[in-house]
Amino acid sequence: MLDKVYDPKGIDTKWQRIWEERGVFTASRDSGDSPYSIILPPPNVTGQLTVGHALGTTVQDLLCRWKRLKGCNVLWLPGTDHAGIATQTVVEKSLLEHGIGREELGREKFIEECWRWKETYHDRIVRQLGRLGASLDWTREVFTLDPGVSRAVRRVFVHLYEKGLIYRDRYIVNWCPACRTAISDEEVEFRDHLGKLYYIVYPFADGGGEVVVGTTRPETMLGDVAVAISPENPEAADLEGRMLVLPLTDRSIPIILDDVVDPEFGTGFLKVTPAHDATDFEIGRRHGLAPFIVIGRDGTMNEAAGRFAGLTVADARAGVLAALEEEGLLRNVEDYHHAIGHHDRCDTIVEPAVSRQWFLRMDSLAAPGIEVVERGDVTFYPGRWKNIYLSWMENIRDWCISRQLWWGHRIPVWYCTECDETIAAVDEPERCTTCGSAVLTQDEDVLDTWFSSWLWTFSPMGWPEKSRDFKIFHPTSVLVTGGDIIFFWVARMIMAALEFTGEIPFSDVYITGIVRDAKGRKMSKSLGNSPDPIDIIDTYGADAFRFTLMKLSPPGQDLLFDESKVEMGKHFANKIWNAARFVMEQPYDDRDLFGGSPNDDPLNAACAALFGRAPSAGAAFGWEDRWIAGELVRALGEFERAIDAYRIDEALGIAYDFFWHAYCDWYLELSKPVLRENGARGRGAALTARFTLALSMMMLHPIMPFITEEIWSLVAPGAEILAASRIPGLPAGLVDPSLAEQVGQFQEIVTNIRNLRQTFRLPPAQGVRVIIRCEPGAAMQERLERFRRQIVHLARVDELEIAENVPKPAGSASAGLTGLEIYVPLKGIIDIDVERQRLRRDLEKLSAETEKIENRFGDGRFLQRAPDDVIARERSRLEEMADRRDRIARILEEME
RNA sequence: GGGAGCUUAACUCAGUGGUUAGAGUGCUACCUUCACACGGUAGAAGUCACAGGUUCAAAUCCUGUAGCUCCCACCA
Repeated sequence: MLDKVYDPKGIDTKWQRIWEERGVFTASRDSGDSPYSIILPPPNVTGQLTVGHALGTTVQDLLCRWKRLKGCNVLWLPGTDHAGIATQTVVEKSLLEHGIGREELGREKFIEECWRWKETYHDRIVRQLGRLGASLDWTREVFTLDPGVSRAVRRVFVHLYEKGLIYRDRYIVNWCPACRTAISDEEVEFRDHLGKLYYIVYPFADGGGEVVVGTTRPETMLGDVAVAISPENPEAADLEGRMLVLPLTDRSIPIILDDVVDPEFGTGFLKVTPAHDATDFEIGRRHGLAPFIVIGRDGTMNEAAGRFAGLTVADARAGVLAALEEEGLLRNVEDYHHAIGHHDRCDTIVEPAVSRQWFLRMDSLAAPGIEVVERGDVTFYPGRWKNIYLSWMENIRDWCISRQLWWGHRIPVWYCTECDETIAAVDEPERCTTCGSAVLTQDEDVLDTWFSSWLWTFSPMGWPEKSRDFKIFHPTSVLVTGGDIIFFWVARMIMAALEFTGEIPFSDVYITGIVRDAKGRKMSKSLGNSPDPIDIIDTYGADAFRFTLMKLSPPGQDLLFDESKVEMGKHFANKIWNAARFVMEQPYDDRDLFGGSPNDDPLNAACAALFGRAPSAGAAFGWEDRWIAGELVRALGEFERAIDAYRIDEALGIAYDFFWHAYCDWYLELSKPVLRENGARGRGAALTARFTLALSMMMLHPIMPFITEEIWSLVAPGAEILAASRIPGLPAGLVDPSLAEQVGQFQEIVTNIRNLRQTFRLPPAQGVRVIIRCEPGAAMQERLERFRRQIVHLARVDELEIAENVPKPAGSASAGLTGLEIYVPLKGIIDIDVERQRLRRDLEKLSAETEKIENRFGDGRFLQRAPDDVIARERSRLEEMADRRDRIARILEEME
């Protein structure tokens, strides 16, 4: 039996253990079921999971569990990422706290430390995923530095090298002075900054006058090699080639012409510093001007900076400005808004620097990646991400793939010390391929972390071997991730899969929203505003957390998360628990409910299909039973449609509304008196209550796996556990639209009577007499007779009179529905004037609405142009409202 | 500079041409009725940012304006 109070903690851990023991999430290598696969975006081993991870993970788990219920062979592949820069940084920091520097420790020992760190956080992440209920196939877990995937990385490198797409170049790259490594363009985060624009005088070398350049970085003038002007400058012909004295130095630099200069900007004179500015570097290349480096790798000025050597960039700037001022060469300073690049991992200002790095040529890889998305082979949800992806791919730039780190995949390139040959190889070569020398040294750098991640749909499946897993599960079904890594990862995975497997990596890309705090700030470690999902799960339960995350995050919409919102999920879980308790505590046992022989009744057949046992011959179903079963089947259909469209929030709304508002509010309330009778109808109701509960658990299981599994084990004892079950095929004919409509009318009658009771403040205990006058004709009367008992019960009516022509009692509260008039005689209790006013208000509302529609009809164009079904609907609506209006008017008349 | 998204009840958000615009929370009144007060019943609450336009019909489509958020860009 279920405990009186719902306590998720024990239930969660119990089922987590059972699932694991039973191995229900291990994908099959020899099943004929249609495959469904998702790769978990591998979390970084630097830390713990955030609420954002919980969101993405829950989406994936929900899809996987749903597909299992639908009979698919599901593979959800877990893995973790070594996260080069991030991990190296945290390990370095923690070593420094013990006074140990990376250099003194040495490369090998340092990497050992990183592995230790990885183990600790890996285990923590696995625990977190488990608590969340993630149905991952741990038998296939991978880490980005595992031997298999490492080998795949080297193969890919060598393949691209041999194809001529990977090259080494001395080029200007984004350099992080704090991490002491190059980073890619994507890792630079631009932020607006209020700085200054400094105007500096450069005198002509021949003494005749001067030019003025504008710059935001005066300290870089020490590395200037030219001043550029636009060829459109009217004086271009005269100025080109003239020499300028570079202030504070003993160098002279020429004036050159370059198209990149905007003649309208500043003075029209651009100082050219190829060593410290990307644009300037390109200008330098075009004009054969070598970079003059004045800032070192650590972000301080070097020897070439002369008297400023050793200063930080900031100090050098102050020094240069003071010196210029002294010499009268600082013409002007103005405020200036511009964007400054920061390293996204450590927030340090990025210093463009010239260094020797490995690059991957991207354009030929991008072309097929553009094609598959344009053709619709890969679809983004929501669709607007398609354009973001395409515009990036169409303007793609070469990828700087080398990092000056120790933690990562070492670049598989060796240099011959004898003949300088460069050898790229999957396995370490013993001898130089050219001169045969055995003295080879491997490149010191490692690869960008994303160079292993971009192979993630296939490298964990044993590629390049054509493994069973690869054959069955590649391409994967859907990728679920945040929009922030669409360039880092999604786009690159598409390119890699096409290049190396000839297949798309996934057909759908579901982009989740970003989780922010209640104030709209992005959750981040530095702000300390991201709660640990484990704490939330401890307080509210995993199911409540999952439900809330899914319900509150429509696709692509950011989620302002606040722990108190999880109350919603907790309330729902509690509701489910108590409803289940009610159903399971009814005094009927299996012998009462099962053991008959199967028959053609759809509800009977549905119960047999779900429970594997035919209902007892002594159980009889009522209209409530057929109605709720039909509602559930309808809800299931809508639920599935919503999931297939990745409208998870909508799917949850459907399940929630069904369970709470149809099943609990109406069905269980309707069943109570029937259940108490303990006869054939009672058995039918008990059976239906169980059937609907059990099938609801199937629908809710992907969202709330723990509580549904617990309830399932009681409502379907002996059956397969839910996580390993399939939704049975259900007989046609369970949905009866005519019955649904009649029940809708019934609900309206009950609500109206309740409304009358409340309006006149009748205490709940006080019974009332209700008279329903209905339009002539047997159908309506019969229908009301059929509902009589339930109306009496739910509206707390003592005596219900139903007839075509019952007299309206004096002093009564009334409501006019379509085809019906409801009277509650309240002589002496109600204030007739209050009642009259209430009815007049109703009447006014109706009249206003009727008028609106009549105007529509009055305008001939509506009849001409609107589609027939709309006209028909409006017409019947008009009739219905006219009917109601007449009825209320008549009631009012009778009051006089 | 280019682009995208958002603006709907007190709050957080659904709703993309066709009934009287919905939910959760909060609020009001009544109810501890033998599943649930993490509950029930009934209710109040919205010029759908603003201004034009298209249409028989606009929260929904178009144009513009304002505010907020984000992305991209060789803003010296």
